[in-house]
Amino acid sequence: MEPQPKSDRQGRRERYRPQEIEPRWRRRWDEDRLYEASIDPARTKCYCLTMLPYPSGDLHIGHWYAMTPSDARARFKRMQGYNVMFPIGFDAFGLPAENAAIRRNVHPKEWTYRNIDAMRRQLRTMGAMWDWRREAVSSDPEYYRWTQWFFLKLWQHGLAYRKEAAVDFCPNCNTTLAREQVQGDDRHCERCDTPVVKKRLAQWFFRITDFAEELLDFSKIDWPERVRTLQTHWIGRSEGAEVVFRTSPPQDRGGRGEEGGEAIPIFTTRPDTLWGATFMVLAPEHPLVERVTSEEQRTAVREYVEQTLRQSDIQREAADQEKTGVATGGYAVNPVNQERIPIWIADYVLMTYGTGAIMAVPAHDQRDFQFARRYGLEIRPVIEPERAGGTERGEPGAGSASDAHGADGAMTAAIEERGTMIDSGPLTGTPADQAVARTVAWLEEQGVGRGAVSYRLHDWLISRQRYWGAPIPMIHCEMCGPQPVPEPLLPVVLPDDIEWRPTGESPLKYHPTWKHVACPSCGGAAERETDTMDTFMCSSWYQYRYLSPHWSEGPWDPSELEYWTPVDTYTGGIEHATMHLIYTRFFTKALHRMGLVSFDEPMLQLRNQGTILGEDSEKMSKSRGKVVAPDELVGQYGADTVRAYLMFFARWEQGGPWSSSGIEGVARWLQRVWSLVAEEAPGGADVKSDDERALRRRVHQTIQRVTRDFEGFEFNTVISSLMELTNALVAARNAGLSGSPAFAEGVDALVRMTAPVAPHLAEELWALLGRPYSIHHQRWPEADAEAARAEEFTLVVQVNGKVRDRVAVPVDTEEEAVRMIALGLESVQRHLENRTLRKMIYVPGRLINLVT
RNA sequence: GCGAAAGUGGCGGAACUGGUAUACGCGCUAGACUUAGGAUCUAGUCCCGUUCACGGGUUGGGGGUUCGAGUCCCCCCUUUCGCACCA
Repeated sequence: MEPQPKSDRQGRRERYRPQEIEPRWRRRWDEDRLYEASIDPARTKCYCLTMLPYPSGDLHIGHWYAMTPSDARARFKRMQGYNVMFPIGFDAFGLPAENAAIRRNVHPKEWTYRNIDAMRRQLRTMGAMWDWRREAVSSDPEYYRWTQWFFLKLWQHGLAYRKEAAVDFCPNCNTTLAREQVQGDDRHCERCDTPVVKKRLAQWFFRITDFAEELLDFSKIDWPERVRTLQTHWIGRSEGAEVVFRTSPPQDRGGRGEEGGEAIPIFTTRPDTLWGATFMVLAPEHPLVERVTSEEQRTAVREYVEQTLRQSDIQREAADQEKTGVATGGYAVNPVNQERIPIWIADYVLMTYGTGAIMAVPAHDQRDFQFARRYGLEIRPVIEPERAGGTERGEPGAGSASDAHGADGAMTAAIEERGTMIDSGPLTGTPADQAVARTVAWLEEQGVGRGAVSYRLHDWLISRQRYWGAPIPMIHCEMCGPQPVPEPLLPVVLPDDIEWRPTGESPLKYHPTWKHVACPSCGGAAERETDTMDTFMCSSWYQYRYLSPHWSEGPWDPSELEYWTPVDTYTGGIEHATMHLIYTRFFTKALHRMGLVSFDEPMLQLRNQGTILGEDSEKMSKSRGKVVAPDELVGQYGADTVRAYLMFFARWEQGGPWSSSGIEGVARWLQRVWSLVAEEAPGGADVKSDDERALRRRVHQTIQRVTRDFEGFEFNTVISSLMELTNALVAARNAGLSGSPAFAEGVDALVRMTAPVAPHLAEELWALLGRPYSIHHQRWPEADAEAARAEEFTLVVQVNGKVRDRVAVPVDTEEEAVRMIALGLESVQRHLENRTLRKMIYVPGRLINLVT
């Protein structure tokens, strides 16, 4: 006997077969170039952009989650009449290609381009409205030619420079990393989790710190609060003062007549505590350490420096680490009171922040306090905090100031709050609110310091000792120094014949011929820079290259740039908040400063999707085999169902756990939409005009809600509203309304509003309805406010705030009449017995609350 | 430690500006159509008491403002994420 076919399933497929519909329409759209977008001055443009993918070779559900709702919104915008640009491309340079090369002996180029082909095929199954003519691939020479060109522009404008610095180096990836790419307590590589090491290397940097203030200004862009906060913290602006301390010769050899030794500038946010500085601390790597160290301390200092350098290689517990340090034996003079104070070194002072040196005020800084306690250094209070409760008689009051003192009156913690300056020479008595400003003014008068701002943000280190990236277009000449590759010689093309050696240096360095060139300036023998650029450089400007990816006279066709930029809506993950999203802002601001673009923010609106978790609410990980494979889902349910479910299952900006049973509900919904349109309706009954008006109201209310929610990226409620409308239309059909104009209008609106969500299904239904191709050229339905207006509302009747009844009331009922209705209700009477009515609160159109 | 966000049925989640809490969907229960159903359709489904009528309770916990609080304010708890000695 033949195995019995699942007739039900087959029966269903005969009605709605996405597997048949979807490829057919996609082919047609491609043939008709339905999604190509062109400049049209008569229409308002809308540049919708999704973060470009890295061609890892396999499209995962996260890509679908990022891209298909973004596509739906771009489609919605297009139906609203905007001229929508929705491009796609690949961020194709990067380490995984090289790792694959090393592991599997495939050339990075081959691996990358094969992956791109595979991903293009997968991407097409989404049914998104990408204009593939605009596709850009960052590893194409026609692309990176301009990445290199921008490097030269930045260099010409002094925004790119080379310097030797202690940089973070990943010993596994064999390359330096930007600060943002080093993560966690153990300072590991974001890519491979290997703890990084410090290396001193001459590297290229971009002067992003020049733009710190501009980057802190978000007033021109609509970006999520979270991203703005992350970037603000990352930039880390602190106001304070820079004060110059000077080294002092040892006391016993004093009086050499020299005016104050070497300058040690420090940065402080608390200049008002300067008189409380009882010692100084330098970072162990500080350049002056050798010179201030006394003979007696030299050995101890060297040992400590070596130990900290080693320590940064090993795991370094940051939080409650005991503070350690060593006295250098040297002294400095505090410029505010000429006091001689000892200079220490300690690893709690970072070379990478401020000036790498601090004045230590143990009475008013907890870290300095701990250090002073440990090494028996003087603690001298110079701030008198305002006491809460105002007990002046020494009783232990409630203020936190007294919490800083133990039972014996000795300090147990630093007093970090503001207060009146005491024991501070000429500034003694200055009240808290003027302390900082007056001290800064005084420092400037005396010529020993000035007001200053410090940032946590560092210049962007872009050198990578890797092969698969855009070569830095510079030439090193012994005679002339670093010289730019002349523009006509761009791009500096990557050689294909490369040998793989896991050394710490770029494979380009070992190429027999590539690096040897003539100096463009003197013509003598010179060498190319063999480092390549951080791939974040490539992705900092891709939104402009998309507009004219094959333009060869410049990075973009000026007319395309003029029309489409800046990006109106950008979507992608929040994980790039302090990387890509800050780099691309910097890049655009630099372009603006260099006069290359007229705007200074790349993306006007940003929205982040959340992450999609496994069914167990854990992060999906390949290693645990808990990934959701989109290709399988598409095979089973069709792309439209997957799209709709991704929009429905959680708030998009929040994300959440995947549910394999949840998708069934969405599949059923599309099935019902299908049968609503495609199946024969039962014969018409007597249509009551009330029912028809009610249906119409429902339709127009739905249009209002769906429009509003699409606008606000609230995709889950877009779908639930469409489901409700579908249910209402099914009920109307079953009630015999299918012949009515209201029903036809409802079906029309439903199909249109479903088009951005389920583009293939909507196209098929549109054709079944006998309407002219294509649904995706139709206008979004307009809500008729009059039709949407309710005729009645449900009056909620409360007694003392508790709901006691609900009555349908015509909307135009006068307040007085509403009161009478409410008071006449038996359910209300029951609760008003033996009480006097004190107040009636009427919220028109909503409720009445009777208060006794 | 600092900063940000979030805690709503068995589950995913709704609730526009302080005004019907739990929309929509999953799951579950009952019924219909069926040889059968993990298909489809119909009805029900926050909790407690009650045959019903009806009554009481409920948005992490506690307090407050208000005629009225998931929503605003204060304190606490939990979770997630980011930063982590930033002077």
